[in-house]
Amino acid sequence: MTRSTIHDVARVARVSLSTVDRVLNDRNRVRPATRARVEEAVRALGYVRNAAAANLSRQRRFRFLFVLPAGANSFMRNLEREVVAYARSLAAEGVEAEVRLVPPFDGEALFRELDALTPGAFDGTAFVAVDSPAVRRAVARLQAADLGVVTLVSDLPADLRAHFIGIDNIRAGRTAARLLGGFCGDRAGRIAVVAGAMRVNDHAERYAGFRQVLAQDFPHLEALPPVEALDDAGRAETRLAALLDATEDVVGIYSLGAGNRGVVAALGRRDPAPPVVVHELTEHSRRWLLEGRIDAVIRQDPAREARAALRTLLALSQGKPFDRDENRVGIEIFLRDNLP
Amino acid sequence: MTRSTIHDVARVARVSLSTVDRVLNDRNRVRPATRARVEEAVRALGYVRNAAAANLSRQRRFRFLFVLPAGANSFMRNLEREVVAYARSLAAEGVEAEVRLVPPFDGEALFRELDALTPGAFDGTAFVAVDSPAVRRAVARLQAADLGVVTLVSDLPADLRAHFIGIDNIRAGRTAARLLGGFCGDRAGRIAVVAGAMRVNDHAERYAGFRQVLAQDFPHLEALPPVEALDDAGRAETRLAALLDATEDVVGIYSLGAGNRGVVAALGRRDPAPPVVVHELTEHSRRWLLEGRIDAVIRQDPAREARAALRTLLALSQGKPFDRDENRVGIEIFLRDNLP
DNA sequence: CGAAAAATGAGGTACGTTGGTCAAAACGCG
DNA sequence: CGCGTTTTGACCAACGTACCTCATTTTTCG
Repeated sequence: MTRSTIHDVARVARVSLSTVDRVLNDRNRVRPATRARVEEAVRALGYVRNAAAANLSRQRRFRFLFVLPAGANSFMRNLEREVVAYARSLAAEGVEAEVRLVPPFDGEALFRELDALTPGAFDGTAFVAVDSPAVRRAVARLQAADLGVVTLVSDLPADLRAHFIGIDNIRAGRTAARLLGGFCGDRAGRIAVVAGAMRVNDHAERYAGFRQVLAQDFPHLEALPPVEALDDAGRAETRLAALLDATEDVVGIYSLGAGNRGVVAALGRRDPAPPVVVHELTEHSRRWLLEGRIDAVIRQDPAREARAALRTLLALSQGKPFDRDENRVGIEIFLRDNLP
Repeated sequence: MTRSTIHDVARVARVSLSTVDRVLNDRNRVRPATRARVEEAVRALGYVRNAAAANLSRQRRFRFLFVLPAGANSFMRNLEREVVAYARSLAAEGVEAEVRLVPPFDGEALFRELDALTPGAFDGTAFVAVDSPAVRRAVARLQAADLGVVTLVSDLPADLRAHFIGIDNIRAGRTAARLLGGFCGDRAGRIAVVAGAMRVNDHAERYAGFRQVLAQDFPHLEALPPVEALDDAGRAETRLAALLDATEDVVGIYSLGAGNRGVVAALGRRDPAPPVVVHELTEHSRRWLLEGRIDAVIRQDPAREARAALRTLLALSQGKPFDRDENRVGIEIFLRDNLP
């Protein structure tokens, strides 16, 4: 039961190979009647184009540029690794990805990379968005030049119509609240929140979602204003410790950005330990989970994000049909028992 | 910067195409000195074989048989759909998968399918294991005949060395206990457990893991012996209702198999509603989650499992190098806020 | 009806690899 | 050195599709 080819289609439709080719690739004029015959044959045979052969023949290559934040952020380093790995596995389909690192949270640096992008060199780009007018202009220019543009992890305003690959951070915050609310049971009190910087969109959104659920479903719990740690563990520790000392009724902790090391340090051996929910799975958070120092980790899977971004860019570059669902990135919850 | 080909390798190594081919595909004798020259050229050029062209040429096809339980179990139906879908997307690499359905929990039926398998017709098989001596014999025979054998979702004893694609069901049960234990807070009492059939390994393992965590970390909770529903919602409802009527102190429900519809029906509008954790995400469980009738869903992603199974079979059939991590299936937790 | 225009067919080359055949060259050994 | 044996090179036909040219048929319309 070998797969049918354009030769089979031609035979069944009683036309020549050339005509099948013209229909399939929408070349020059073909009479509607003939076109219908070919399409009918395609349907009858269940013909699907052999993508490998097609790419081989047309010798098409897809070059994509990924611009990611440099630095020690382990989520980003994982993401980088996954991009490289998945690009390699798509090599047979003509995909090549180049990764460039820029200083984190630096709109100017990101803009320079995007601005230097010429349509000749790349077919599309994916980057962790920092929102700034210059970046928006660069994106508009790239889209006008018909390059695929994908924002990764952190988004830009939707009207730019770049595709976004990442989680819904409002729902991530809601999920954290649901977990923490459940774990707190009937205990009433307040929740300490540690953030990176509220001026980053994803952190602000997580906090908003977190408060939504507390207000609606756990009215006996209240979120304190976030401690801003700026991804700095020392700062997180000092400020959180101060907050805990100053506040009697803290019944839970939500850490929605980086700097978890400081959070755990600040908790030290306070007793009783309140339930703790943090973001991102690292070797540290994994160990703390196993040791029972934290109770749950929420994360987005960098492997899925890398794959989704590459598949999206590929879909944008060639035809288009591309599966929104397949490219959705989930909000994952880890307890100590379901660690990967 | 177009990719290098065997032609380039031949030129750089100053040998003919044939010799490059002989080295690359380990054909007949090549003098060590020549082989070294070719390998050096490969390294220098960073040559990697164009897999698309190779498969195109060698016209190798891989036929795999999937044996899945028939019936309304929606996890299995999703799995079936994903297998078909992913097989289609691997069609360019020569993969074809056939799915056959057998009565669920029926070792005899499974055995008959496996036993009828001849090495000529298929290159490998994946199936949801029902453990029985006959099935074990059939698996041994298939492996002796050098067919790839993969157990899916439910495993056989490991010494048979079939690859297993699915979640660690002990840990899935532990995860359920951790969640339910957390949600029960300080309330003491017993947990009602609803299973499909304890003679399928996965259900027995989930129950075991569930009890481990309760015993260790939630000593005020006790798991009742499982109600066996055999994937039948009506039966689940009747039995669970009877159990709830007969037992005063049920503070939580764990449904570890199919038949969730019955579980929810049995709970009806009992008040207060105990926390409920179930397995598998379906349109029903999704709705119940949103309505607050159940509190958490644990699932294994059928799409991932389908992909992992096919990739594993493919790896077994051809060379081998295959990524254990990439093919791991996670234990996912869904609350109403992080539904996909 | 006949000419121009449109549609279709026939056939070729190419993509990178596989897997042959056969002849030529290099090698090993007595 | 000459023999047989190994190793190597040169060539070719696939695989399924793309894309090209040129000839031939069919359609359209004045």
